[in-house]
Amino acid sequence: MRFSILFAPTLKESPAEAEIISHKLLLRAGMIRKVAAGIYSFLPLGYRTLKKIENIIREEMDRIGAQEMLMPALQPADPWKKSGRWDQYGLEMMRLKDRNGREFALGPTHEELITDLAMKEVRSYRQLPLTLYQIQVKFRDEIRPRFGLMRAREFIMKDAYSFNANMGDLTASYNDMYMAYNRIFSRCGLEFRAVEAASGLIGGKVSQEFMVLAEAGEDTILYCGTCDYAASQDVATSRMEEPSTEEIKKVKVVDTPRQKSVDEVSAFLGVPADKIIKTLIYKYDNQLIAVIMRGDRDVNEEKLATVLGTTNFHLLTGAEWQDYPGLVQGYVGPVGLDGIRLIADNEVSLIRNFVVGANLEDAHMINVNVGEDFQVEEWADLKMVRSGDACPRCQGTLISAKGIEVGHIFQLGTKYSEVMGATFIDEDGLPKPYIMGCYGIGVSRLVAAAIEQNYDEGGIIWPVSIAPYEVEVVVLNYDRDEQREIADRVYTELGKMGIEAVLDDRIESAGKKFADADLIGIPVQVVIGTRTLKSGNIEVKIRSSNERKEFPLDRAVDMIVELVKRMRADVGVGGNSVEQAG
RNA sequence: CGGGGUGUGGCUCAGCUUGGUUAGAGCACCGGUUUUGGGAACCGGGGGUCGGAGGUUCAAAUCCUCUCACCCCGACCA
Repeated sequence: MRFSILFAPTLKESPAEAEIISHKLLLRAGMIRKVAAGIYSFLPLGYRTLKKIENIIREEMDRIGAQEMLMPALQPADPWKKSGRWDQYGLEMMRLKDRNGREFALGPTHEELITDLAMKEVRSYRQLPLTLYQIQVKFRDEIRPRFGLMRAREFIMKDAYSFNANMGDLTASYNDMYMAYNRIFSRCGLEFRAVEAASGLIGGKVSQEFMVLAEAGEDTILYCGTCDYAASQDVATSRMEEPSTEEIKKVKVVDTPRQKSVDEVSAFLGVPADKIIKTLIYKYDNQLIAVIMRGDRDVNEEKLATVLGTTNFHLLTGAEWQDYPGLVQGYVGPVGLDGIRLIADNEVSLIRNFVVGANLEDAHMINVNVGEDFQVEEWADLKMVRSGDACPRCQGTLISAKGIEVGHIFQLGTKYSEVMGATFIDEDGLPKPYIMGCYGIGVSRLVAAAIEQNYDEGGIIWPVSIAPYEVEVVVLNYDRDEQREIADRVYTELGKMGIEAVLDDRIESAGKKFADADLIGIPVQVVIGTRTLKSGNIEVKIRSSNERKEFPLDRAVDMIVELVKRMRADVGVGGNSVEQAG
């Protein structure tokens, strides 16, 4: 491709709408343009990267025996009503009607359609296991689209679904996917971690997320510095500390005028925050629940949702306190808090002689103990685990990191097949629901994630496996015969050798060409200009390391080809890895 | 949806508080001359319903009302 005709409108300045680095650089490098909030067009360079990622995914899906297919983006309401998600999904599902008033949705995901298809076509255990996948546009009318491709409303997703006859086969399909995902993200040149995850609206019990580690990530993960434990903060647990061995003292009410928050009480009484127990009042289904937790901890509402069996709850708001005159805001405590369901975080059981609110204005209780001063019926792990907590699996310590969720795999079990009545005839002649798994990758999000991990002041630094082109030939004076002839020859020969090259043949200043080359981030820059040509050399710059070498003209093409091949091999793009797995 | 903010040429922004020439700058774009290894210099040029609608006024980018779009902070997720 010649730069002079390439549609890559680069920008010197970042559009004001872009906040994070990947969004800015995608816009500046002329790879995407916005059409509406959370909706983007991929320009030629961006589309090339997208297709590269798609192809890596295809190779690895095909390798584990998954079969590619394509389902429509526009889906009838019917299967969604069958699964019950037509009502559950809420406003995030973009709904519309056709001219006859029939209901449709732009698919936010495809479990319903695929299950419907399997139900109609797969009748016998002999046809299982079966794994199907597609790379399709998804539409989710996000509450708040943001950060460019990171959280778009329309986005490209690879979604795969496995149908199995039993749990053992599901585990096998799931493990194949797990391995394939590891290969995919490695081949994309990314630093990532697989973590235990919550399964949310999709459902199922076992699930793992693949997180690309990056500061701009919207998720927090915790991983052990010693063993391989890693979990999303939503579900992370930690090993409990040793219980206190203090003598139990006698409870006592003390004055704490105007001291409401944990910090205030801690300072006022001279008691560390981890010896204060806070009592949080939540409202759900028109009733109240009190959660008690160590004062220096936050409640993990994801965990609370699991315990309550609903996501429909919230901390009592300022106005709502008026409805419950028995509750003294800022001074609520578990002692004598009758008629309200009480749940205690497990950690509370470790502490003795702690401080709680006295349920009286301007007063707290000290030397309070579970069992002595109040009873706890319900215990649960409700705390938000944080960096520095003890690993639940070993003696190590947990570390927190920000991540971008680029993949999520689920063992669904029979969640969809059961409600939709999707069964096969098993060996014993009886109909049984399929045991299913589903496996997603945010393909367009991956484009952004790759940039979040690979950039510098100058622009993007593409891993060679997903770069729009592998080599950019920068000719400083294309209007001079010598340079033009050399550049054309190098460019053409690289193409013949199977190298994807772009030739910057524009009549522009050297500075602009260098700046654009760095911005767009092609891994290898070949610079042709008078300075090195004098000594019969051309210059090669490695974008990632900024390393510069001079190659003699007569051997330059071979040396560039060698260089690119080495770079490909470094991210596992050897091309010799396509043998079929069983 | 709640809270905060922004809409002025392709991009970044000034002007708005306190209404008053023909609405400005830098970058980008077009023509020319000179340049030519890190976003070149000079000369000339084109491009604006000031997001939209309504209102106040002798007069509105500027004040008021409504509306639309976009961005940021919270609840969702690949």
